[in-house]
Amino acid sequence: MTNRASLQDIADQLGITKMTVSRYFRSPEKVAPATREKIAQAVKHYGYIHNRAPALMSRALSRTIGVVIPSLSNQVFSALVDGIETITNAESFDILLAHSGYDPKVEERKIEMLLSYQVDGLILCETEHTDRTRTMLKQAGIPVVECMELPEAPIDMVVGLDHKAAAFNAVTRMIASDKQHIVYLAARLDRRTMLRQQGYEQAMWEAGLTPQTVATPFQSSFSQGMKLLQQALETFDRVDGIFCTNDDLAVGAMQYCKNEGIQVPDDLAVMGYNGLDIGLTMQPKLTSVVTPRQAIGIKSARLLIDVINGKSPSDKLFDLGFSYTEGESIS
Amino acid sequence: MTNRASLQDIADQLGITKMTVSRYFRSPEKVAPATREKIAQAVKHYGYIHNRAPALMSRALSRTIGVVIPSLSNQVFSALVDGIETITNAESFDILLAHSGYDPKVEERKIEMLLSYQVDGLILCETEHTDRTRTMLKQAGIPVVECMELPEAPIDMVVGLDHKAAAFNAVTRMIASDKQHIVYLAARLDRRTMLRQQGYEQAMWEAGLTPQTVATPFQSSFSQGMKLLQQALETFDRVDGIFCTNDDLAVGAMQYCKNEGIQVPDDLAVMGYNGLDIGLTMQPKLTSVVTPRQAIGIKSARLLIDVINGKSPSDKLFDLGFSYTEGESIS
DNA sequence: GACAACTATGTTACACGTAACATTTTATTG
DNA sequence: CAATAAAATGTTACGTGTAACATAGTTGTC
Repeated sequence: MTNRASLQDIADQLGITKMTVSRYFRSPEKVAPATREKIAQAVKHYGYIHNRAPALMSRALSRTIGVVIPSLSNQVFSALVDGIETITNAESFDILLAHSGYDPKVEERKIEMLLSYQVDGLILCETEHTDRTRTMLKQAGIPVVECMELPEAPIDMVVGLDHKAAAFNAVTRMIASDKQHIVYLAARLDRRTMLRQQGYEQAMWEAGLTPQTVATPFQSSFSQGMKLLQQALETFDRVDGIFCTNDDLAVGAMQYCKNEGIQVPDDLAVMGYNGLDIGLTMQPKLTSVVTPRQAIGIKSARLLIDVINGKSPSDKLFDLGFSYTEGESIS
Repeated sequence: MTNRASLQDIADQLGITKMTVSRYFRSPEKVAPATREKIAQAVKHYGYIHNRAPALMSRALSRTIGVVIPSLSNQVFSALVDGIETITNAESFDILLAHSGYDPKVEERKIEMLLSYQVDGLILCETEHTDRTRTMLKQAGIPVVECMELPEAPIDMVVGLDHKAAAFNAVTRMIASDKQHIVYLAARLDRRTMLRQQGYEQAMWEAGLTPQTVATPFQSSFSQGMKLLQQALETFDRVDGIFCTNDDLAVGAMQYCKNEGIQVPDDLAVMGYNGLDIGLTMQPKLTSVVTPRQAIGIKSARLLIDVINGKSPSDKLFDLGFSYTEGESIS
């Protein structure tokens, strides 16, 4: 922390005021070309780095939005952030990123940190929040987008898809291909996992079938997928299909089939969720529900920035639907 | 936004000064219990959220460090960040996270953003930087840790491992198990990929063997692993081993072996890199070089915070070595 | 050449938590 | 209970970019 150059230092050097230097950065067209040139040189010479602390102190916009994702190792959220940055880059907003590890308590801490940096808006990927989080967000008075899911008690705006409907659709499709004893494989029992379970159960009941679930509270992983399938086969009779709460589990389960000589989809149909790359490397290719995560990111950021800029949104809830990978793991 | 409550608002309400309220947050033990209680209530009532902008303006520490990771969907970096947060949580530092997509230009922009927030230190995961990045960091005068790798031209401090040595060791091990025609599979041709190639080549030459590489500039993925192995088998004769620049490629390649009836490790030995969970779900289990990423995160944060707190480090370079998964994909 | 319209730059005030120092209040002790 | 130490609270000043308004300088037009 040696004393970094300030606008004043540059201004002094050139015998002008810091206001002109400030303008050079914020609206260069308002500075005379000759002055501009001089300032450019001085800026380079001093290695001036913009300091946004004073701007944060005024009530002005920080032109920064906070993004809280649950995990730093999940393609779903990296695609989401890519989508967000498409928009923020174009609108010259910055994003501050934080991750919650799927824990509402951690989310609360991270949101508090982001608010302390005076972000102009927030994008959250979870819909389960602590009471304090809800209070803070209300007090903060900034626009919030909850994304990925359609929460029952939205804080503000929502961009996502109906996971229950997607699961219902997927399982109905499996049943239509003549599978009867479909088991739901679940890990990390978060809200989205539960919603998919509800969709699964509804599809089973409506077809006159009995839902059967194996679940683990642990983080989902390939090895969990193997274990859960093994457990399903030991626990239930005549299992002929599995609906997996995500592709990690599905791929692990398909590995298990390979190792045990179980034919997919004839002996066992496998349906994944999210449509990650790895599913397409399997033989047969994994059929999986595709969530439009990049589109969700784009829409979320667009919406948020529009509201920050004072527009009123046409709607507060956007359901972006789902599709399927071209897989072969259900018949 | 709307006027959020300030310390002054709370102080006015209670007929005390904002200084006391400030102390309540920063060192509550210096505030009388009765006052503490009153402040706690007022804080809750107003929903006060700390505003760090003024503190950033003074020369005080921001107690925040910036972390730039290349990717948001790679377990290597999520483990690294976990390690970092072990320390930052204990020391009540915050982290601001940014991701560069492996692009030095993007890294430059993100570092500039982090510096504009007056971070007290930076942890970077890449060692290739633009000239402007190097200049900025020099001017900024804050401690910097480059991690994961041991760069030739370190900016400041380094915590990592020698990827060339690790690759050399891994390939030597494969050769010792009687493999002769080992091919290097590479994707996303970044520095670490190159370093591993050098280690691979050195091991091959020293054993009197000829290095053979197939590479793609695309992002590594399971499907790339399949493609690259296929390409290797078409291009080179008598291939009996592959050394993969990461586990994604290795797992894709092992899938390919399964699909094609190639026996691992007898027909083909497979060595991965990073030691991710998925490797252990394979049959046989993938043998892989384990990088101590969590330990690197811990050491990096520890070192950085010590320097921020004015200690001088015992050393500027820490090599944390490597190990292997207990795999069966090399004999 | 006088006035309008515009361009370029300057002036002033502000945002708000906190370090450093000063003062008041309470506790302790011989 | 006075004297001193310790605890609790108060006072003052500070940092730095920018909005809003003010002024000086320039160009254009009839």
